Amino acid sequence: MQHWLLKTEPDTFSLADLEKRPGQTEPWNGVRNYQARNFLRAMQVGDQVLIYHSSCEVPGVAGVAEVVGAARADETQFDPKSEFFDPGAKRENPRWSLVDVRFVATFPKFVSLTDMRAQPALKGMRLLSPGNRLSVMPISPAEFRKIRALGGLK
DNA sequence: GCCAACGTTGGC
DNA sequence: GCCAACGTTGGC
Repeated sequence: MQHWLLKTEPDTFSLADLEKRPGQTEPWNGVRNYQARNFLRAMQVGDQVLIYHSSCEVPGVAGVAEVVGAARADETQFDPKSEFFDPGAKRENPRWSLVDVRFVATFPKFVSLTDMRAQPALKGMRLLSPGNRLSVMPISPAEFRKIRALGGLK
């Protein structure tokens, strides 16, 4: 089993929104970066995911979700009305993928970016490197456990 | 709103 | 294939 971190802007779609979805499940669409896409394609059902809130008052990790559907074509790439439409995407060979993600838990304590920066154990995290813009990234099991513990989950 | 970092685009 | 220009991300 692998661990990942997914970024989302909570004003657009938050962990609380995921919790309210039917089946508490959502297709994680709109990823339009090749490196992030390749990580999505490497995900497997059962993988654990940290949900990170970005571009908001207090950026940080809100809680945990899990992968319930492996990578498949992101239909929004073919939809001219979608903000994620990609005129270069071909049906025969879809350019962009998504995974289906299901809500697991909201942290009793929100783990802010500042909290994480204060942890020596998290020093090496890609999320914390300056100018990091990747919206999907792998997390080591130790980092995952550490952040979950900071969030107040066992 | 500013600005640094980074990915993408496009001219050559 | 290089690289400058440009657009976007995202913290502050």
